[in-house]
Amino acid sequence: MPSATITVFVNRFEGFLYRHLERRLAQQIRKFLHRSYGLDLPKIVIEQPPRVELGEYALPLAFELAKKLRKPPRKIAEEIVAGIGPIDDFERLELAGAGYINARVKREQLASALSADERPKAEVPRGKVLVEHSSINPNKAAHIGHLRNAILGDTFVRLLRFAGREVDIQNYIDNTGVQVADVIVGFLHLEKKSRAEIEALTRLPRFDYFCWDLYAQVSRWYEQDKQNRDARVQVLHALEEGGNETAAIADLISLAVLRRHLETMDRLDIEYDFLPRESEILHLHFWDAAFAKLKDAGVLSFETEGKNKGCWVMRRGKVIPKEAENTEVAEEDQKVIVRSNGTVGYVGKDIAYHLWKFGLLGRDFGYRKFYRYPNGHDCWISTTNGDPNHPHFGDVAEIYNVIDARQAEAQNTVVEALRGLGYNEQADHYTHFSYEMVALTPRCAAELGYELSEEDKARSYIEVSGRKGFGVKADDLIDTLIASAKKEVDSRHPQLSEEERMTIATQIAVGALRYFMLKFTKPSVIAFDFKEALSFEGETGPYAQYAVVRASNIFRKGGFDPDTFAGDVASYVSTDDFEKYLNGADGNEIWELWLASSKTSYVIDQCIATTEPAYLAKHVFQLAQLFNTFYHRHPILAEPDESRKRFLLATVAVVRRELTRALAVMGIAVPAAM
RNA sequence: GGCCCCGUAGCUCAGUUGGAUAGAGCAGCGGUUUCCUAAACCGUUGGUCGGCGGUUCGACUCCGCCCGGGGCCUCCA
Repeated sequence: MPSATITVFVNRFEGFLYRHLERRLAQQIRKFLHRSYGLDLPKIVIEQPPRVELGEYALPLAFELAKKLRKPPRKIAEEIVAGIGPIDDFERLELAGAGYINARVKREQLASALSADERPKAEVPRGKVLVEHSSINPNKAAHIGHLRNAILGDTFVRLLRFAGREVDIQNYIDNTGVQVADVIVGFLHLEKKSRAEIEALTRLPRFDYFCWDLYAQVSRWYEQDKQNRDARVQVLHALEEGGNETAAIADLISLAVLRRHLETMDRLDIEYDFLPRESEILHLHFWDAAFAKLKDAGVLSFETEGKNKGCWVMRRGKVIPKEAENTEVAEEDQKVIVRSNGTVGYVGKDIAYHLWKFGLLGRDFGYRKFYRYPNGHDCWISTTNGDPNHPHFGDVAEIYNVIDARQAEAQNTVVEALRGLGYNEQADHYTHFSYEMVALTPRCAAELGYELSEEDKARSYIEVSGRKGFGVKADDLIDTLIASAKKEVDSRHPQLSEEERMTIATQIAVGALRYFMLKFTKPSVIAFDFKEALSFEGETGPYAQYAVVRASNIFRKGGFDPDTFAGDVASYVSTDDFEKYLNGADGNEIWELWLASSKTSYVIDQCIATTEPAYLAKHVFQLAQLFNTFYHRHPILAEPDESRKRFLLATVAVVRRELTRALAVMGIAVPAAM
């Protein structure tokens, strides 16, 4: 096909789909207001009418203009409707209610564009995006709180990639901190294990579970006698120094636990590209480089008096203007970055890490391959002397840190440090992707066998605590979900092989879990409860998966391949057919399904702009719900009218495609049967 | 004490830039399977949107105060 023809074809359809029509409508309105009233509104509010019969877009514009133009809203709306003239791909504007202007699109146009899967080119911002998520301390098994983090992070990555962005996924490994030190203390002082014995233990299929219990034990041991904490201080010292027996043991343990975390997350189709470790931040002297910059820029100051005497501190809160030279900062407003013993705290290392992320540090990690996923993708880890032949990490344009809301202040400190260094551009592209924690309901805690105080029983939720060994381990939850799904699949599909049934059960389990973690908006604390998390009915992942499976079943039983059909709808359904079946009272109901299908990319844009994946979960559910209603009402294969049958099949094909696509962005696969 | 988050149906939650009659799932009650159809569908019960005041033509949404719940404010990470 000559390229000129392709260009014409693309231009013909460019501008379709929900968000593009919205933009076009706004432009026309803006032009009209300028032309007729000499008004230039900064924002044209466009919303969706409560019912599809009223149109596809609603403008409450006239209410806003009533005072400005000294006319009743209805009058203004009338003038706009009468005066605006034709708009491409819109049927007409209508006056409604007390002064709403509703816009109707040409349904058959939108439907044929959607069925042809026209996706207008979006302007993709330049530069790579870095998403940091998971970042679980490598000293114990991952729990449900980590699952929320990883699922949010992974879904956000998929959203960005859907929008055409290039994304690096990093998982920061704090392998030299207190938590790892504690578990080492457990192995050395409580278990009294040698390095060889520990090495043997790391080969346990769930070594992270062993550490989970040991970590809780160590915490209790510290409580028994404050002196026991000296062991931790010694271990921490050895880790910071490196190159000794304790550090070797720490490496053994943290890498083994890390490997387990990667396996756990891989069960949910969550992968990482690079694992930067704190040990390299220390040993490759990232901090020294960052420290020098921070001192030069005056971001850090050395305290010679008071409670922070001997520390390098940063001001907290608003940056004080340069003119205010003599401003003494209250001790409470100082953030200690370097302790009086010369060691650097967590935030300091984080500042160095973030300078590296933006390519501002002037140093780089060493890299080696650490983990190969079954699909062949390699995950790299930091090291001191690495493989020179490595991909380029860091040096990105934008970063998103998926970290829970409790660390908001530490995140702000890092951003302030960037600003203090004059990196405002980078600070503006630093997003703390903040979300609330996962807690347990008292009932759930009781089910798990924890003793609850009267006070705890009265709470609406209780915080998970790795230190106390209080929580639901990620693998346990996944196992339970798979077992539960497997039981159902076994009874529904006894004719399938064990392997097939297991695959389906796993997909359902993952769908249920990922959907569960995504359906809550980020600021909402999830009060975890097995009954809800294990549900496969109602607003759940399996509900949406089931809708797609039903759609596929229609094609299978009808002897069509759904993807082939979806790829060639135009030869089965004409624009005239779309016009015939999508209009009128009868058409409204099915049109609602088409309209919802057209909104997927629009919703994805909103998810990115607001860093809120929950909108996509909501969209998927609504689409599945509309489809189920449609499915129940229209026996498609039994439809006697051939052209109507083809139209109904086109409807199924498009919904199936959009739902599958949206689920994939949520990391949810569609089973072959359910 | 300072800062942040939450408070919407019995329970768990949506409600985006203020807009048309406040929605969904679960639970409850009553129905629907020789079908592409029950992990589903239909119907039904259930609300002083924590309270008071303010801004606005219009407030669940914005502002102020108060009440209740949670979190953060360590030379922890």
